[in-house]
Amino acid sequence: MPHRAIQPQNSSQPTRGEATRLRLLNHACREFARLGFHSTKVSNIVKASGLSQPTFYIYFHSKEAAYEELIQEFRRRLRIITRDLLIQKPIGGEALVKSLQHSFVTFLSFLAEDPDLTEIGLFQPPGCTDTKASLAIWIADNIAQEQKLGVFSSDVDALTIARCFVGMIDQAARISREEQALEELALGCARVLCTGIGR
Amino acid sequence: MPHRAIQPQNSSQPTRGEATRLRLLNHACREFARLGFHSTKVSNIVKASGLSQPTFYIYFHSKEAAYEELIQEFRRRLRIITRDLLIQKPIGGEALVKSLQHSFVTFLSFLAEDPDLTEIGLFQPPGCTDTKASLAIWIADNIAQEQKLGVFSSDVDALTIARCFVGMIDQAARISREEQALEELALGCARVLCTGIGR
Amino acid sequence: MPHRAIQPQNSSQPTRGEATRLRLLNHACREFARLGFHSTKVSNIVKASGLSQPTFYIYFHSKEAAYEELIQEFRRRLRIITRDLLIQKPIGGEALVKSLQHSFVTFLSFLAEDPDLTEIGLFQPPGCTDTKASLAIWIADNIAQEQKLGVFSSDVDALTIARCFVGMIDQAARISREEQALEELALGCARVLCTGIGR
Amino acid sequence: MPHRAIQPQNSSQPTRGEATRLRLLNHACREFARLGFHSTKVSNIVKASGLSQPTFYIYFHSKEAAYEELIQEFRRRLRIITRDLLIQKPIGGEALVKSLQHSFVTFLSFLAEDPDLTEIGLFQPPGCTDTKASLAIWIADNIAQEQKLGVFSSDVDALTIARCFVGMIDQAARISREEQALEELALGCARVLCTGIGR
DNA sequence: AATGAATGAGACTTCATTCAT
DNA sequence: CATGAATGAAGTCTCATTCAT
Repeated sequence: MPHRAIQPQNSSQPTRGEATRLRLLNHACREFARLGFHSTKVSNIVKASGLSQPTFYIYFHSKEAAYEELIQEFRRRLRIITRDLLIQKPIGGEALVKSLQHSFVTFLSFLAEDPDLTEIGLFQPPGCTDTKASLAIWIADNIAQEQKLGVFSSDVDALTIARCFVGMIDQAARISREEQALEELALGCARVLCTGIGR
Repeated sequence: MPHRAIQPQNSSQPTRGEATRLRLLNHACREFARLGFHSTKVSNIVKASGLSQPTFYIYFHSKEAAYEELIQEFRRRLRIITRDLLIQKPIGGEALVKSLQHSFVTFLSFLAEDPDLTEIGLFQPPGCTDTKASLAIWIADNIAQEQKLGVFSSDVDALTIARCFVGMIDQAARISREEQALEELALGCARVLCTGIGR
Repeated sequence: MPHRAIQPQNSSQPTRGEATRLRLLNHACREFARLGFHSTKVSNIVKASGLSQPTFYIYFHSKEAAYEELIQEFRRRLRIITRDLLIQKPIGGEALVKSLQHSFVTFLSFLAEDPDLTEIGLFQPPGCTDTKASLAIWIADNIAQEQKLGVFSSDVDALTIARCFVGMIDQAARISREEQALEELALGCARVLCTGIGR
Repeated sequence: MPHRAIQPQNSSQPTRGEATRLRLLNHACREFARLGFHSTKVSNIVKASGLSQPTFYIYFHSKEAAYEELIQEFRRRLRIITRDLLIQKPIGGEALVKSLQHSFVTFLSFLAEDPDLTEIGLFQPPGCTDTKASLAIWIADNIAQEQKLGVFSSDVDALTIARCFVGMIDQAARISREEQALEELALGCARVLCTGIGR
């Protein structure tokens, strides 16, 4: 799975300045992910980028601004992923489990694709709390529609379910890279969420 | 819900030094929770404690040592809570939901009881990851026994279920203080976990 | 060779306070010698003495005062040693070499007897400069008398010779404990000083 | 006698940074010499240099690193001086005295030329001990060759003689600046070393 | 577009020294 | 005679940020 670096937004040829900016942003991403906001030094980012400190401030108002930009980029991507996962047809039984598994796989693959950005957007405080709160709301949107469609039970309100979902993804994302086949992990989560663990 | 401060371990009358140490530890807890490790300054802790900076270093080897002590205290308490939640009789249906609700309520009450310590032990990195990993293992222990007892389905392995559980608690803990009645929230989580959301 | 600790001055039974004072002084001596004035902490001295910090200040006005006292004690002893080495009879040839050797041996033995105090009084600045300057003057006194007596040549003035003597002792003292038999070393120095190295 | 400041090593035009570094080094030299390592504060060095504290740490890893650099510079110079003083022709009598006088004058002039650096390299512990030990070895090298050449008696081994030499220089260096004409002092030392003080 | 050089502000930590008992 | 407890004062070092080129 290739590390998906931050890419230029517009598809045309980037100017030299834009290229420099992206280089800084990508190295900042790696450093912030490794060390967290406070322990990451601007001096390290620019060293890794082969640039000087003043150059950093040409492209970013402050260290915090660069960090914030990375968070926003992560959320933007996450929003898109979530939008595409709405279940539009009434299904049930094992097909529903498969469908939920697909959702988990999609999320976990996305999060594993750019682990540094995920670290920053999903795990590092204080932003991670807001990210998850937003994600829960987006997912709750989907679930509410799916409840209306009869896909899901309405015994529990959509937002609570969404939060459970987010919690599962959060824990799963912490381990999916290393310990367990992603598909299998996603299946476990899907089963728990779909049918529960009571007998 | 009263803020449960860090208390002296041995029940005898604390000396003046022990009292000072606890005062520092409690204020450190508040500050660390509010601002995180890096943004918390020793100067603020001692100011809040009405003491001078050197006094802090009489009782703690370093700022980090004090922080670490708080983390360990949180984990110690969490371990005890978890141990007491093992379900020992085979139950099912709505009784099982109630029992799971009780577990969630117990955890969430505990976490809400000392929100500052919870913030440090459960939400602040990098320690939070280890705390949750440990908690998942402890809970998995319980679940494995409960599966043997026939309380829970064995379709999904105990550790995966435990992680889902931890994820739910994690998300729920973030909101239980403010937005929703704790009992109701716990019931939602219990229902999801016990019976799932599929129809 | 026993480590000659600082001893009570008056031979009567020392009071408890005097004993404590001496304990502090002896441990201070060891620490100052090992680490130098600045790197020696009062806290270490009292810890080694099994006492508390305020106790130190009962017996010494300050850290510096204790250090100064050790220097003075060293100089006092050195003064006595020097006084006793005056050559009172006209001798020459190999007998003179032997006599000078005896002087060197006496000094070096004295310095090796209490290496910690020697370190403080003879090697640690800034006091060491004054100690050596005083020693040179005392020795010059002897030499001047010995020159009058015809023991030594008067080609070079007594003070210059005394300084050469002090320089030799200084260097020899640095190594006499470890590398070379003291007697032999002293003989070499005596020969150089007495007959020179020219052919 | 001009104070020989630390100079740039390469003869090309120094950059601004190099100039700053040298300014710091020279002021550090003065301060270390006056007050010793511990009592010298970085704040004083930079104040004297007209710079800010962080600038010091741009050019030196630590206060200790700057001090160490000065010691090494002193030893480097001392090594060169010593190498040039080897006596290569067999001489004796008054000519030998003159030659030894020249050696003393050379050493003492060198040491007086940059008294601050000398203070650091030759008189301040703990480095001074190593410096003198090295110097003794270098000089012993010379003396051994000179003994082979028949310039000096072989009654005493070269290293012992060298240590006597070092001791004399050490004592002489302490006073040559102030109290006595350097030439005369050197002559006294040369006479003692060459012909001894016995009659 | 980029950087060599510099700094203001401030954090952690240490230690000689003193109170109050 | 001795100490548990506390602190004023200070020092080293760091780092985000900026100026001048």
